[in-house]
Amino acid sequence: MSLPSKDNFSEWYHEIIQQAEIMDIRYPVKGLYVWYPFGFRLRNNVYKKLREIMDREHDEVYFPTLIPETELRKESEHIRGFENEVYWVTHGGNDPLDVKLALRPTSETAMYPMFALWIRSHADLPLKVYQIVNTFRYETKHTRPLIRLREITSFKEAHTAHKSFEEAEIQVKKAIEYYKEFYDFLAIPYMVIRRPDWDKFPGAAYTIAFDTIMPDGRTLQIGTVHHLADNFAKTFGILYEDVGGEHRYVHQTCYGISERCIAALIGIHGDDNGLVLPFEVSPIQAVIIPIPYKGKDEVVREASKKLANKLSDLGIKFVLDESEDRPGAKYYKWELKGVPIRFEIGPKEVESGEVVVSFRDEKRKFKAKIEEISSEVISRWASEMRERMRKKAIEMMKQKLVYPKDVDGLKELERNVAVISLCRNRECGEYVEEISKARLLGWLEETPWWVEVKEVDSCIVCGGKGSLAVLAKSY
RNA sequence: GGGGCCGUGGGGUAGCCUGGUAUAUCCUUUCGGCUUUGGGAGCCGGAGACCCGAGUUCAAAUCUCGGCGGCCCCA
Repeated sequence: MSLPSKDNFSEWYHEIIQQAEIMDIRYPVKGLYVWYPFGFRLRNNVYKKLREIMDREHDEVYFPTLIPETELRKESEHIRGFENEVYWVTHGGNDPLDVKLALRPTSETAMYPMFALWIRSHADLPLKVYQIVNTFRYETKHTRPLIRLREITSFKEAHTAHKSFEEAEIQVKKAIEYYKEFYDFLAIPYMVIRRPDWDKFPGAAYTIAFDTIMPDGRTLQIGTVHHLADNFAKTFGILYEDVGGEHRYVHQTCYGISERCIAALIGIHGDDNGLVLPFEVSPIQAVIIPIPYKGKDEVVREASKKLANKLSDLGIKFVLDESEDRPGAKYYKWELKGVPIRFEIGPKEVESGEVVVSFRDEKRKFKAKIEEISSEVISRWASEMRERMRKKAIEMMKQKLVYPKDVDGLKELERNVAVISLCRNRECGEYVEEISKARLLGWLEETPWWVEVKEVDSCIVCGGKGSLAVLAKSY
Protein backbone atom coordinates (compact mmCIF):
# COMPACT_ATOMS: atom_id res chain seq x y z
CA MET A 1 0.00 0.00 0.00
CA SER A 2 1.34 3.39 -0.89
CA LEU A 3 0.01 6.88 -1.37
CA PRO A 4 -0.12 8.79 -4.64
CA SER A 5 2.26 11.75 -4.70
CA LYS A 6 0.94 14.88 -3.03
CA ASP A 7 1.59 16.70 -6.32
CA ASN A 8 -1.67 15.15 -7.39
CA PHE A 9 -3.43 16.66 -4.43
CA SER A 10 -6.95 15.58 -5.13
CA GLU A 11 -6.04 11.93 -5.44
CA TRP A 12 -3.62 12.11 -2.54
CA TYR A 13 -6.30 13.60 -0.28
CA HIS A 14 -8.85 11.03 -1.27
CA GLU A 15 -6.42 8.21 -0.51
CA ILE A 16 -4.92 9.48 2.71
CA ILE A 17 -8.36 9.96 4.25
CA GLN A 18 -8.91 6.25 3.85
CA GLN A 19 -5.45 4.79 4.28
CA ALA A 20 -4.70 6.73 7.44
CA GLU A 21 -8.13 5.68 8.69
CA ILE A 22 -9.59 9.12 9.12
CA MET A 23 -12.89 8.37 7.43
CA ASP A 24 -14.51 5.46 5.68
CA ILE A 25 -15.93 6.89 2.50
CA ARG A 26 -17.87 3.75 1.59
CA TYR A 27 -21.08 4.70 3.38
CA PRO A 28 -23.78 4.26 0.73
CA VAL A 29 -25.11 7.83 0.74
CA LYS A 30 -23.46 10.62 -1.21
CA GLY A 31 -21.79 13.18 1.00
CA LEU A 32 -22.05 11.16 4.21
CA TYR A 33 -18.94 9.56 5.66
CA VAL A 34 -18.00 7.48 8.67
CA TRP A 35 -15.40 8.56 11.21
CA TYR A 36 -12.97 5.74 11.93
CA PRO A 37 -11.81 5.44 15.56
CA PHE A 38 -8.42 6.93 14.67
CA GLY A 39 -9.94 9.84 12.78
CA PHE A 40 -12.41 10.49 15.54
CA ARG A 41 -9.66 10.60 18.12
CA LEU A 42 -7.86 13.19 16.02
CA ARG A 43 -11.09 15.12 15.73
CA ASN A 44 -11.64 15.00 19.47
CA ASN A 45 -8.11 16.13 20.24
CA VAL A 46 -8.49 19.10 17.91
CA TYR A 47 -11.93 20.00 19.25
CA LYS A 48 -10.66 19.75 22.80
CA LYS A 49 -8.56 22.83 22.06
CA LEU A 50 -11.50 24.57 20.42
CA ARG A 51 -13.68 23.84 23.46
CA GLU A 52 -10.99 25.05 25.81
CA ILE A 53 -10.92 28.38 23.96
CA MET A 54 -14.71 28.68 23.80
CA ASP A 55 -15.22 27.74 27.43
CA ARG A 56 -13.35 30.84 28.52
CA GLU A 57 -16.38 32.99 27.92
CA HIS A 58 -19.17 30.93 26.39
CA ASP A 59 -21.61 28.45 27.87
CA GLU A 60 -22.12 25.23 26.00
CA VAL A 61 -25.72 24.47 25.03
CA TYR A 62 -27.65 22.10 22.86
CA PHE A 63 -30.52 23.02 20.56
CA PRO A 64 -32.64 20.55 18.57
CA THR A 65 -31.74 19.23 15.14
CA LEU A 66 -35.22 19.90 13.78
CA ILE A 67 -36.47 23.39 13.00
CA PRO A 68 -40.11 24.08 12.12
CA GLU A 69 -40.58 25.54 8.66
CA THR A 70 -42.42 28.50 10.17
CA GLU A 71 -39.33 29.58 12.12
CA LEU A 72 -36.88 28.84 9.34
CA ARG A 73 -38.82 31.06 6.95
CA LYS A 74 -39.12 34.07 9.24
CA GLU A 75 -35.92 35.70 8.11
CA SER A 76 -36.42 36.10 4.40
CA GLU A 77 -32.81 36.74 3.38
CA HIS A 78 -31.63 33.89 5.52
CA ILE A 79 -33.99 31.33 4.02
CA ARG A 80 -33.21 32.50 0.52
CA GLY A 81 -29.58 31.68 1.21
CA PHE A 82 -30.33 28.12 2.30
CA GLU A 83 -33.58 27.17 0.62
CA ASN A 84 -32.06 24.99 -2.07
CA GLU A 85 -30.08 22.89 0.31
CA VAL A 86 -32.43 22.15 3.18
CA TYR A 87 -33.43 18.59 4.00
CA TRP A 88 -37.06 18.31 5.09
CA VAL A 89 -38.75 15.92 7.45
CA THR A 90 -42.23 15.71 6.02
CA HIS A 91 -43.76 12.70 7.74
CA GLY A 92 -44.19 11.29 11.20
CA GLY A 93 -44.60 7.61 10.52
CA ASN A 94 -47.02 7.51 7.62
CA ASP A 95 -48.77 10.78 8.43
CA PRO A 96 -47.76 13.96 6.68
CA LEU A 97 -46.74 16.68 9.16
CA ASP A 98 -48.82 19.87 9.39
CA VAL A 99 -45.64 21.88 9.68
CA LYS A 100 -42.61 20.44 7.91
CA LEU A 101 -39.42 20.17 9.93
CA ALA A 102 -36.04 21.14 8.54
CA LEU A 103 -32.81 19.39 9.46
CA ARG A 104 -30.83 22.40 10.65
CA PRO A 105 -28.54 23.81 7.95
CA THR A 106 -27.26 26.09 10.76
CA SER A 107 -28.94 26.98 14.02
CA GLU A 108 -29.88 30.66 14.02
CA THR A 109 -33.56 29.98 13.55
CA ALA A 110 -33.53 27.21 16.15
CA MET A 111 -31.85 29.35 18.76
CA TYR A 112 -33.20 32.82 18.31
CA PRO A 113 -36.86 32.18 19.16
CA MET A 114 -35.51 30.88 22.46
CA PHE A 115 -33.18 33.85 22.87
CA ALA A 116 -36.31 36.01 22.68
CA LEU A 117 -37.58 34.16 25.77
CA TRP A 118 -34.26 34.10 27.60
CA ILE A 119 -33.39 37.76 27.20
CA ARG A 120 -35.52 40.19 29.24
CA SER A 121 -33.23 42.91 30.48
CA HIS A 122 -29.80 44.38 30.01
CA ALA A 123 -28.72 42.19 32.93
CA ASP A 124 -29.17 39.14 30.71
CA LEU A 125 -26.60 40.51 28.29
CA PRO A 126 -24.19 39.70 26.93
CA LEU A 127 -25.39 36.20 26.15
CA LYS A 128 -22.65 33.95 24.81
CA VAL A 129 -23.26 30.31 23.97
CA TYR A 130 -21.87 27.66 21.66
CA GLN A 131 -22.66 24.15 20.58
CA ILE A 132 -20.86 21.46 18.61
CA VAL A 133 -23.40 19.65 16.48
CA ASN A 134 -24.14 18.16 13.11
CA THR A 135 -25.85 20.18 10.40
CA PHE A 136 -27.28 19.15 7.07
CA ARG A 137 -26.99 20.65 3.63
CA TYR A 138 -28.14 19.05 0.44
CA GLU A 139 -25.00 19.68 -1.58
CA THR A 140 -25.41 19.10 -5.29
CA LYS A 141 -21.78 19.70 -6.26
CA HIS A 142 -18.93 17.26 -5.67
CA THR A 143 -18.93 16.19 -2.09
CA ARG A 144 -15.58 15.59 -0.43
CA PRO A 145 -14.78 14.10 2.97
CA LEU A 146 -14.37 16.82 5.63
CA ILE A 147 -14.67 19.55 2.99
CA ARG A 148 -18.03 19.43 1.28
CA LEU A 149 -20.52 17.30 3.15
CA ARG A 150 -24.22 16.69 3.27
CA GLU A 151 -23.92 16.10 6.98
CA ILE A 152 -21.39 18.35 8.66
CA THR A 153 -20.72 16.31 11.76
CA SER A 154 -18.70 18.73 13.83
CA PHE A 155 -19.98 22.25 13.44
CA LYS A 156 -18.86 24.43 16.34
CA GLU A 157 -21.20 27.39 16.25
CA ALA A 158 -21.12 30.23 18.75
CA HIS A 159 -23.93 32.76 19.11
CA THR A 160 -23.83 35.94 21.13
CA ALA A 161 -26.22 38.78 21.91
CA HIS A 162 -25.26 42.29 22.98
CA LYS A 163 -26.70 45.68 23.83
CA SER A 164 -25.40 47.53 20.82
CA PHE A 165 -23.81 47.24 17.41
CA GLU A 166 -20.52 48.41 18.90
CA GLU A 167 -20.51 45.82 21.67
CA ALA A 168 -21.25 43.10 19.15
CA GLU A 169 -18.39 44.39 17.04
CA ILE A 170 -16.02 43.98 19.96
CA GLN A 171 -17.17 40.38 20.15
CA VAL A 172 -16.44 39.95 16.44
CA LYS A 173 -12.88 41.06 17.08
CA LYS A 174 -12.55 38.69 20.04
CA ALA A 175 -13.86 35.81 17.95
CA ILE A 176 -11.22 36.56 15.32
CA GLU A 177 -8.54 36.45 18.00
CA TYR A 178 -9.86 33.12 19.30
CA TYR A 179 -9.80 31.61 15.85
CA LYS A 180 -6.29 32.88 15.25
CA GLU A 181 -5.17 31.20 18.44
CA PHE A 182 -6.83 27.98 17.36
CA TYR A 183 -5.22 27.90 13.93
CA ASP A 184 -1.84 29.00 15.29
CA PHE A 185 -2.07 26.04 17.62
CA LEU A 186 -2.56 23.79 14.59
CA ALA A 187 0.25 25.57 12.69
CA ILE A 188 -2.21 26.38 9.92
CA PRO A 189 -1.59 29.74 8.23
CA TYR A 190 -4.68 31.76 7.30
CA MET A 191 -5.91 34.98 5.78
CA VAL A 192 -8.57 37.00 7.57
CA ILE A 193 -10.82 38.31 4.84
CA ARG A 194 -13.94 40.45 4.79
CA ARG A 195 -16.36 38.90 2.35
CA PRO A 196 -17.92 41.10 -0.33
CA ASP A 197 -21.23 42.57 0.74
CA TRP A 198 -22.99 40.53 -1.94
CA ASP A 199 -21.45 37.30 -0.70
CA LYS A 200 -21.90 37.59 3.06
CA PHE A 201 -23.79 35.19 5.31
CA PRO A 202 -27.52 35.49 4.53
CA GLY A 203 -28.96 37.85 7.12
CA ALA A 204 -25.66 39.26 8.34
CA ALA A 205 -24.46 42.85 8.39
CA TYR A 206 -21.04 41.62 7.37
CA THR A 207 -18.98 38.45 7.29
CA ILE A 208 -15.32 37.92 8.04
CA ALA A 209 -13.82 34.62 7.01
CA PHE A 210 -10.67 32.65 7.64
CA ASP A 211 -9.29 31.22 4.42
CA THR A 212 -6.28 29.01 4.04
CA ILE A 213 -4.57 27.77 0.88
CA MET A 214 -4.45 24.10 0.06
CA PRO A 215 -1.48 22.59 -1.81
CA ASP A 216 -3.36 22.58 -5.12
CA GLY A 217 -3.74 26.35 -4.90
CA ARG A 218 -7.42 26.36 -4.05
CA THR A 219 -8.49 28.21 -0.96
CA LEU A 220 -10.47 26.61 1.82
CA GLN A 221 -12.76 28.60 4.09
CA ILE A 222 -11.99 27.29 7.58
CA GLY A 223 -13.94 29.68 9.77
CA THR A 224 -16.43 32.51 9.60
CA VAL A 225 -17.41 35.33 11.92
CA HIS A 226 -20.65 37.18 11.27
CA HIS A 227 -21.93 40.44 12.67
CA LEU A 228 -25.71 40.06 12.53
CA ALA A 229 -26.52 43.56 13.80
CA ASP A 230 -30.18 43.62 14.87
CA ASN A 231 -31.46 41.86 11.75
CA PHE A 232 -32.43 38.61 13.42
CA ALA A 233 -33.45 40.41 16.61
CA LYS A 234 -36.11 42.28 14.67
CA THR A 235 -37.32 39.09 13.01
CA PHE A 236 -37.48 37.03 16.20
CA GLY A 237 -38.38 39.84 18.59
CA ILE A 238 -35.26 39.64 20.75
CA LEU A 239 -35.64 42.72 22.94
CA TYR A 240 -34.15 43.80 26.24
CA GLU A 241 -35.13 46.51 28.66
CA ASP A 242 -32.32 48.97 29.18
CA VAL A 243 -31.54 50.86 32.38
CA GLY A 244 -33.95 53.61 31.38
CA GLY A 245 -36.81 51.15 30.86
CA GLU A 246 -36.72 51.35 27.08
CA HIS A 247 -37.08 48.18 24.98
CA ARG A 248 -34.30 47.75 22.50
CA TYR A 249 -33.26 45.13 19.99
CA VAL A 250 -30.13 43.16 20.77
CA HIS A 251 -27.23 43.05 18.34
CA GLN A 252 -25.90 39.61 17.62
CA THR A 253 -22.90 37.77 16.30
CA CYS A 254 -22.32 34.20 15.32
CA TYR A 255 -19.19 32.40 14.32
CA GLY A 256 -18.36 28.89 13.33
CA ILE A 257 -15.71 26.31 12.58
CA SER A 258 -16.36 22.87 11.13
CA GLU A 259 -14.35 19.72 10.47
CA ARG A 260 -12.79 21.58 7.58
CA CYS A 261 -10.18 22.44 10.19
CA ILE A 262 -9.22 18.76 10.09
CA ALA A 263 -9.13 18.84 6.29
CA ALA A 264 -6.73 21.79 6.46
CA LEU A 265 -4.61 20.03 9.06
CA ILE A 266 -4.31 16.95 6.86
CA GLY A 267 -3.97 18.73 3.53
CA ILE A 268 -1.47 21.38 4.53
CA HIS A 269 0.92 19.39 6.71
CA GLY A 270 0.74 15.95 5.12
CA ASP A 271 3.39 14.64 2.71
CA ASP A 272 3.99 11.77 0.30
CA ASN A 273 4.32 9.38 3.21
CA GLY A 274 1.11 10.35 4.96
CA LEU A 275 -0.13 12.52 7.77
CA VAL A 276 2.08 14.93 9.64
CA LEU A 277 0.41 15.93 12.90
CA PRO A 278 1.32 18.35 15.64
CA PHE A 279 2.30 16.52 18.81
CA GLU A 280 -0.55 17.97 20.88
CA VAL A 281 -3.36 16.64 18.69
CA SER A 282 -1.87 13.42 17.35
CA PRO A 283 -3.84 10.38 18.54
CA ILE A 284 -0.52 8.55 18.81
CA GLN A 285 2.27 10.86 19.93
CA ALA A 286 5.17 8.44 19.83
CA VAL A 287 6.00 4.96 18.62
CA ILE A 288 8.71 2.64 19.89
CA ILE A 289 10.15 0.25 17.34
CA PRO A 290 12.39 -2.53 18.68
CA ILE A 291 15.03 -3.91 16.31
CA PRO A 292 15.35 -7.46 17.65
CA TYR A 293 18.38 -9.24 16.17
CA LYS A 294 18.60 -12.99 16.61
CA GLY A 295 20.02 -13.81 20.01
CA LYS A 296 19.57 -10.25 21.23
CA ASP A 297 15.80 -10.05 21.07
CA GLU A 298 15.34 -10.44 24.82
CA VAL A 299 17.56 -7.51 25.81
CA VAL A 300 16.06 -5.35 23.09
CA ARG A 301 12.60 -6.20 24.29
CA GLU A 302 13.52 -5.34 27.88
CA ALA A 303 14.98 -1.99 26.90
CA SER A 304 11.88 -1.20 24.85
CA LYS A 305 9.65 -2.01 27.79
CA LYS A 306 11.69 0.26 29.98
CA LEU A 307 11.29 3.14 27.57
CA ALA A 308 7.58 2.35 27.32
CA ASN A 309 7.22 2.62 31.09
CA LYS A 310 8.96 5.92 31.01
CA LEU A 311 6.67 7.30 28.31
CA SER A 312 3.67 6.07 30.31
CA ASP A 313 4.91 7.95 33.35
CA LEU A 314 5.28 11.08 31.25
CA GLY A 315 1.66 10.74 30.11
CA ILE A 316 2.48 10.30 26.44
CA LYS A 317 0.13 8.46 24.11
CA PHE A 318 2.42 5.92 22.47
CA VAL A 319 2.53 2.52 20.81
CA LEU A 320 5.18 -0.13 21.40
CA ASP A 321 5.13 -1.94 18.08
CA GLU A 322 6.19 -5.52 18.76
CA SER A 323 4.40 -6.92 15.72
CA GLU A 324 6.09 -9.30 13.28
CA ASP A 325 6.63 -6.72 10.54
CA ARG A 326 10.14 -5.72 9.66
CA PRO A 327 11.30 -2.37 11.01
CA GLY A 328 11.11 -0.67 7.61
CA ALA A 329 7.48 -1.65 7.20
CA LYS A 330 6.73 -0.27 10.64
CA TYR A 331 8.32 3.07 9.80
CA TYR A 332 6.01 3.46 6.83
CA LYS A 333 3.00 2.33 8.81
CA TRP A 334 3.40 4.89 11.59
CA GLU A 335 4.50 7.65 9.25
CA LEU A 336 1.20 7.21 7.43
CA LYS A 337 -0.54 7.89 10.75
CA GLY A 338 1.48 11.02 11.34
CA VAL A 339 3.09 9.88 14.61
CA PRO A 340 5.32 12.84 15.55
CA ILE A 341 8.11 11.04 17.43
CA ARG A 342 9.67 7.68 16.63
CA PHE A 343 12.03 5.81 18.91
CA GLU A 344 14.13 2.91 17.64
CA ILE A 345 15.94 0.55 19.97
CA GLY A 346 18.36 -2.07 18.67
CA PRO A 347 21.28 -3.98 20.17
CA LYS A 348 23.61 -0.98 19.74
CA GLU A 349 21.36 1.30 21.77
CA VAL A 350 20.90 -1.30 24.48
CA GLU A 351 24.67 -1.27 24.97
CA SER A 352 24.89 2.50 25.36
CA GLY A 353 21.62 3.23 27.16
CA GLU A 354 20.49 5.33 24.23
CA VAL A 355 17.64 5.42 21.76
CA VAL A 356 17.42 6.58 18.16
CA VAL A 357 14.96 9.46 17.82
CA SER A 358 13.42 10.88 14.70
CA PHE A 359 10.64 13.33 14.02
CA ARG A 360 7.87 12.86 11.49
CA ASP A 361 8.51 16.11 9.65
CA GLU A 362 12.20 15.62 8.90
CA LYS A 363 14.56 12.91 7.66
CA ARG A 364 17.15 13.39 10.40
CA LYS A 365 17.80 10.73 13.06
CA PHE A 366 19.79 11.28 16.24
CA LYS A 367 20.61 9.46 19.44
CA ALA A 368 19.46 10.48 22.90
CA LYS A 369 20.18 9.09 26.34
CA ILE A 370 17.03 7.44 27.61
CA GLU A 371 17.68 8.86 31.08
CA GLU A 372 17.61 12.37 29.75
CA ILE A 373 14.18 12.18 28.15
CA SER A 374 11.80 14.25 30.25
CA SER A 375 8.58 16.21 29.91
CA GLU A 376 10.61 19.33 29.24
CA VAL A 377 12.60 17.66 26.48
CA ILE A 378 9.47 16.28 24.85
CA SER A 379 7.60 19.56 24.93
CA ARG A 380 10.63 21.33 23.47
CA TRP A 381 10.69 18.78 20.65
CA ALA A 382 6.94 19.32 20.16
CA SER A 383 7.15 23.07 19.92
CA GLU A 384 10.19 22.98 17.63
CA MET A 385 8.32 20.62 15.38
CA ARG A 386 5.28 22.87 15.32
CA GLU A 387 7.48 25.79 14.31
CA ARG A 388 9.01 23.82 11.46
CA MET A 389 5.54 22.79 10.31
CA ARG A 390 4.33 26.38 10.40
CA LYS A 391 7.32 27.62 8.41
CA LYS A 392 6.92 24.93 5.81
CA ALA A 393 3.20 25.67 5.46
CA ILE A 394 3.84 29.38 5.04
CA GLU A 395 6.50 28.68 2.39
CA MET A 396 4.01 26.55 0.49
CA MET A 397 1.42 29.31 0.60
CA LYS A 398 3.84 32.04 -0.43
CA GLN A 399 4.55 30.06 -3.57
CA LYS A 400 0.88 30.09 -4.50
CA LEU A 401 0.55 33.85 -4.25
CA VAL A 402 0.72 36.12 -7.29
CA TYR A 403 0.39 39.89 -7.43
CA PRO A 404 -1.09 41.01 -10.75
CA LYS A 405 -0.72 44.75 -11.38
CA ASP A 406 -3.40 45.02 -14.03
CA VAL A 407 -6.51 43.29 -15.29
CA ASP A 408 -4.63 41.34 -17.98
CA GLY A 409 -2.59 39.68 -15.26
CA LEU A 410 -5.77 38.03 -13.97
CA LYS A 411 -6.37 36.04 -17.11
CA GLU A 412 -3.85 33.32 -16.40
CA LEU A 413 -4.28 32.70 -12.71
CA GLU A 414 -4.14 28.94 -13.13
CA ARG A 415 -3.88 27.45 -9.66
CA ASN A 416 -2.66 30.57 -7.97
CA VAL A 417 -4.11 32.94 -5.46
CA ALA A 418 -4.09 36.56 -6.58
CA VAL A 419 -3.67 39.50 -4.24
CA ILE A 420 -4.75 42.69 -5.96
CA SER A 421 -5.82 46.24 -5.24
CA LEU A 422 -9.54 46.60 -5.65
CA CYS A 423 -12.23 49.03 -4.67
CA ARG A 424 -15.34 47.85 -2.86
CA ASN A 425 -17.76 48.33 -5.74
CA ARG A 426 -19.72 45.33 -6.88
CA GLU A 427 -19.16 46.04 -10.59
CA CYS A 428 -15.39 45.93 -10.16
CA GLY A 429 -15.60 42.82 -8.01
CA GLU A 430 -17.73 40.92 -10.48
CA TYR A 431 -15.57 42.10 -13.33
CA VAL A 432 -12.39 40.62 -11.86
CA GLU A 433 -14.24 37.38 -11.10
CA GLU A 434 -15.33 37.15 -14.70
CA ILE A 435 -11.86 37.89 -16.09
CA SER A 436 -10.04 35.54 -13.74
CA LYS A 437 -12.70 32.81 -13.59
CA ALA A 438 -11.96 32.78 -9.86
CA ARG A 439 -13.87 33.84 -6.78
CA LEU A 440 -13.38 37.16 -5.07
CA LEU A 441 -12.92 36.08 -1.46
CA GLY A 442 -12.99 39.67 -0.31
CA TRP A 443 -10.62 42.16 1.27
CA LEU A 444 -7.87 41.39 3.75
CA GLU A 445 -8.77 42.63 7.22
CA GLU A 446 -5.09 42.56 8.03
CA THR A 447 -2.14 41.67 5.85
CA PRO A 448 -0.23 38.56 6.94
CA TRP A 449 3.53 39.15 6.94
CA TRP A 450 3.95 36.51 4.26
CA VAL A 451 1.82 38.47 1.80
CA GLU A 452 4.44 40.53 0.02
CA VAL A 453 2.68 43.80 -0.66
CA LYS A 454 4.23 46.94 0.70
CA GLU A 455 1.67 49.54 -0.27
CA VAL A 456 -1.83 49.56 -1.65
CA ASP A 457 -2.45 51.01 -5.11
CA SER A 458 -5.67 52.19 -6.63
CA CYS A 459 -8.32 49.76 -7.87
CA ILE A 460 -6.95 47.82 -10.83
CA VAL A 461 -10.30 48.07 -12.60
CA CYS A 462 -11.62 51.61 -12.10
CA GLY A 463 -8.65 53.38 -10.58
CA GLY A 464 -10.66 54.35 -7.50
CA LYS A 465 -9.56 53.83 -3.91
CA GLY A 466 -8.28 50.30 -3.60
CA SER A 467 -7.75 47.83 -0.76
CA LEU A 468 -5.98 44.48 -0.84
CA ALA A 469 -8.34 41.85 -2.19
CA VAL A 470 -7.90 38.12 -2.72
CA LEU A 471 -9.02 36.15 -5.76
CA ALA A 472 -8.81 32.38 -5.93
CA LYS A 473 -10.42 29.18 -6.93
CA SER A 474 -12.00 27.93 -3.77
CA TYR A 475 -13.33 24.68 -2.40
C1' G B 1 -28.99 23.70 -15.08
C1' G B 2 -26.46 20.90 -19.56
C1' G B 3 -23.26 16.88 -21.22
C1' G B 4 -20.11 12.51 -20.69
C1' C B 5 -18.06 8.13 -18.17
C1' C B 6 -18.19 4.12 -14.67
C1' G B 7 -20.04 0.04 -11.01
C1' U B 8 -15.99 -7.29 -10.76
C1' G B 9 -13.12 -10.14 -3.36
C1' G B 10 -11.70 -5.21 2.16
C1' G B 11 -8.77 -1.71 -1.65
C1' G B 12 -6.91 -1.27 -6.88
C1' U B 13 -7.75 -3.95 -11.45
C1' A B 14 -8.06 -7.69 -16.30
C1' G B 15 -12.09 -9.74 -18.86
C1' C B 16 -17.25 -6.58 -21.54
C1' C B 17 -16.63 -4.01 -27.78
C1' U B 18 -17.30 -9.63 -30.60
C1' G B 19 -22.49 -13.55 -24.90
C1' G B 20 -20.34 -19.84 -24.21
C1' U B 21 -12.77 -22.14 -21.68
C1' A B 22 -14.13 -27.51 -16.54
C1' U B 23 -11.64 -23.42 -11.57
C1' A B 24 -13.20 -15.09 -13.57
C1' U B 25 -6.98 -12.31 -14.19
C1' C B 26 -3.15 -9.84 -11.65
C1' C B 27 -1.48 -6.69 -7.45
C1' U B 28 -2.71 -5.55 -2.54
C1' U B 29 -5.22 -7.17 1.91
C1' U B 30 -6.28 -11.08 5.32
C1' C B 31 -5.49 -16.09 8.02
C1' G B 32 -1.97 -20.39 9.15
C1' G B 33 3.20 -22.12 8.78
C1' C B 34 8.64 -21.81 8.00
C1' U B 35 12.40 -18.19 7.94
C1' U B 36 13.88 -13.21 9.03
C1' U B 37 14.36 -8.18 11.31
C1' G B 38 18.79 -0.84 11.32
C1' G B 39 13.60 1.98 5.49
C1' G B 40 7.89 -1.59 2.52
C1' A B 41 11.81 -9.58 2.93
C1' G B 42 11.12 -14.50 0.85
C1' C B 43 8.77 -19.28 0.30
C1' C B 44 4.49 -22.81 1.11
C1' G B 45 -0.75 -23.32 2.05
C1' G B 46 -5.79 -21.15 2.81
C1' A B 47 -9.84 -17.01 2.61
C1' G B 48 -12.29 -13.39 -0.22
C1' A B 49 -15.93 -10.48 -5.99
C1' C B 50 -19.34 -9.88 -11.16
C1' C B 51 -24.39 -3.15 -7.46
C1' C B 52 -30.04 -4.29 -7.46
C1' G B 53 -34.32 -5.57 -10.50
C1' A B 54 -36.55 -6.74 -15.08
C1' G B 55 -35.88 -8.12 -20.24
C1' U B 56 -33.48 -10.63 -24.69
C1' U B 57 -31.23 -15.62 -25.22
C1' C B 58 -30.42 -22.55 -25.20
C1' A B 59 -26.77 -19.50 -22.42
C1' A B 60 -25.50 -12.78 -19.47
C1' A B 61 -19.90 -10.02 -15.60
C1' U B 62 -20.49 -9.18 -21.04
C1' C B 63 -26.41 -6.96 -24.78
C1' U B 64 -31.22 -3.73 -23.58
C1' C B 65 -34.30 -0.95 -20.03
C1' G B 66 -35.13 0.88 -15.09
C1' G B 67 -33.35 1.79 -10.08
C1' C B 68 -29.43 2.79 -6.69
C1' G B 69 -24.40 4.44 -6.10
C1' G B 70 -19.91 6.85 -7.76
C1' C B 71 -16.64 9.98 -10.97
C1' C B 72 -15.55 13.87 -14.60
C1' C B 73 -16.39 18.18 -17.83
C1' C B 74 -19.15 22.66 -19.07
C1' A B 75 -22.51 26.84 -17.33
